[in-house]
Amino acid sequence: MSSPTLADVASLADVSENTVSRVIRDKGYIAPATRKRVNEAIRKLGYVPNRAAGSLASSSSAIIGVILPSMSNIVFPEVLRGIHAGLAGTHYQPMIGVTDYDLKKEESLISSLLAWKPAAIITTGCEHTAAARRMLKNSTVRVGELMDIDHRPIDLAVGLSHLEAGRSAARHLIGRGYAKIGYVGHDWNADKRAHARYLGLVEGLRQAGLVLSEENRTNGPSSTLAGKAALAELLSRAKTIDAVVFSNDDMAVGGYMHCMAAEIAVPETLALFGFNGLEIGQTLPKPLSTILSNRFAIGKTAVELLLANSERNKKPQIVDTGFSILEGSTA
Amino acid sequence: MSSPTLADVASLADVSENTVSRVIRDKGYIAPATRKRVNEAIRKLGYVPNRAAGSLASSSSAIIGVILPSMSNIVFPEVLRGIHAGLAGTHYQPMIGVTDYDLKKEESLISSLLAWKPAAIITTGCEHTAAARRMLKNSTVRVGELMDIDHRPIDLAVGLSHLEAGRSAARHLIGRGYAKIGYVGHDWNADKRAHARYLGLVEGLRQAGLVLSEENRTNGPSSTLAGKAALAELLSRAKTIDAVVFSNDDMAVGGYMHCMAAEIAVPETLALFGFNGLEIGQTLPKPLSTILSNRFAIGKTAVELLLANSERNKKPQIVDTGFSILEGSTA
DNA sequence: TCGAATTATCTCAGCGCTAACATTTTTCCC
DNA sequence: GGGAAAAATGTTAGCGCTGAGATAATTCGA
Repeated sequence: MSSPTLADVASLADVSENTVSRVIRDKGYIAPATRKRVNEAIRKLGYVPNRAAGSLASSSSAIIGVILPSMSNIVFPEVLRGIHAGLAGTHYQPMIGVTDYDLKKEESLISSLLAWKPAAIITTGCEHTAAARRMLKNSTVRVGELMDIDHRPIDLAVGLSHLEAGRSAARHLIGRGYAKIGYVGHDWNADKRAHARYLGLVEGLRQAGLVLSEENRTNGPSSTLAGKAALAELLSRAKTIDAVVFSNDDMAVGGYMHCMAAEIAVPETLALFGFNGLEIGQTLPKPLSTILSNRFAIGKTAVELLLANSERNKKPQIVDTGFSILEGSTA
Repeated sequence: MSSPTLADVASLADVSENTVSRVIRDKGYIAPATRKRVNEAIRKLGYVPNRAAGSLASSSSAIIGVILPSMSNIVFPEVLRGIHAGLAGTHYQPMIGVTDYDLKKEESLISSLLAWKPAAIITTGCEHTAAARRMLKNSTVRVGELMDIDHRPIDLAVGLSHLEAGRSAARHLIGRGYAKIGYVGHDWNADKRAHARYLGLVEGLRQAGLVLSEENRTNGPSSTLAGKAALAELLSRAKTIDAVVFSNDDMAVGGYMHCMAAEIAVPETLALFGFNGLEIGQTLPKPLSTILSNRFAIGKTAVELLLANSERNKKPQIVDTGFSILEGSTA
């Protein structure tokens, strides 16, 4: 009843175990006739190699450890989609962990993923506990840190400069003649990159001699509902602003919904600006003005670079997948 | 340089390897003093157990194989989120594969996931290749088939009856006085459950002596953009319908966007009805009337039931997570 | 036609852990 | 205070595979 092993295949094909192993891994010299015989035996027995055994013997595995902060924010499933796309056609399997934005949880996930001797570990951002950083540094697996390139990575960083994205938002709005600019955001503890964009925005405004007119930050994670409520609240305090930058598109779409409900003309009375370039923002009656962060490309690029080389870069490598302003019609 | 092993811990703590192993797995009798000594040694060495070795020795692993048809449809990341929620606090790790709605790919994913001797395999729907079904049946791992309960599962099915959901949509619209009902959908090959809902809808209408007035199906996957275009096309052909059922919320939100752009009064001129109960539908100026499918609960429930028992059910078990009509304001 | 390459295959010792069972130590009750 | 049960730890034999190196078979040029 227990599944067939290499030995079963070997004896059926009348070769040594090692030969079967070599056929499977397509390694070394194999006579065509032997290969055929082995493959037939494999098929006949329905043999499936035991990865644990292989992994133990070779002290390496075809696992890619992936650590994401959240599954609730659509951005991360999209990164994951990119990772999958990069993995397609290879025999690597992603093993996923979710931290809920908790660095301690990240640390323990790193430890348990490392226990599988993965080929690479992909995680998010530059912030890790000291222990986590040490584990990653001491191991020899490749390490990708995604989303953010405003720091020196352990091995490879792929993403964009959120600071620069914030500055770009400022420049865009200033260029369009907006001067009384507000900000609606969500919790920065959970999302340092949103904070970086905020800092970039403020800096961009300052360079033009402006300051943020008003801001409103919610406690929870970003969501359309939160954005809707937060904009309403902001406007109740500051009726004279002419543009609002949101921490991301979820919040911005919520803001747009508020404007529709409250019959505020967008962008004539109030301009709206997001971040991410989510599909939903582009489906609004007036497509959202926002910054396209290429989540899919980030995931895909990271995987491709990590798999291209099994050794770590001697110098940490930083890859900027960039961003682009989606003009839209709301700002 | 190579990482410490059980043996290193054992000699440092001056106990046998087996004792260390028992401390780690919290199994059998351990004197408190010994446990403390071992844990200190583990900490001092930064020991991380090699899962591959453990898995090989015990011929089982703490891996949960998860096979999803797609990452692009928000529904599946949400199921995955539920799975993660169910896994939180356990030491199980999900290993993810994506089929792109290709049953052959599912088959090969099942095979490679099985190679890790996972504790369970979670996949979607009831459709599998003969070989895939055989592999799952022959293995002893627990198997969860998600989303759909209109079939006899291998071991456990968790989801809802899409047929019944379709019927409910029909009853809801009929109850509201709509009689000329159209349908806008996406590709059924990729999404059998959408087809089941369609069949339920048609059946529900027939029971009231009605038929579908008009329908329009796109080729690709569902999306807001596709829904927007498809409704426009449908209305260009059939101007007299008073309600449209969409294959899901993505499509329905797109339809709503079309109505806004074309200034069609919803629901006065045209009622809209979706499926899934996505957040975005509920954020529209008029919340979308739809059916709430509990994706998160499906994932979470499945994991909990699978982990509750390491043996398969003698009788396949079917768990109906149900659905509920979100009244909304669009139908 | 023979030796050196080249090609094809085999042998065997682990990889690091766990299961099963054996053994020793401690507890505890009559 | 002696013996059985309970508690604590040790011993041993793999799990199924791969890597390194040895060996055998084949090719090929001079």
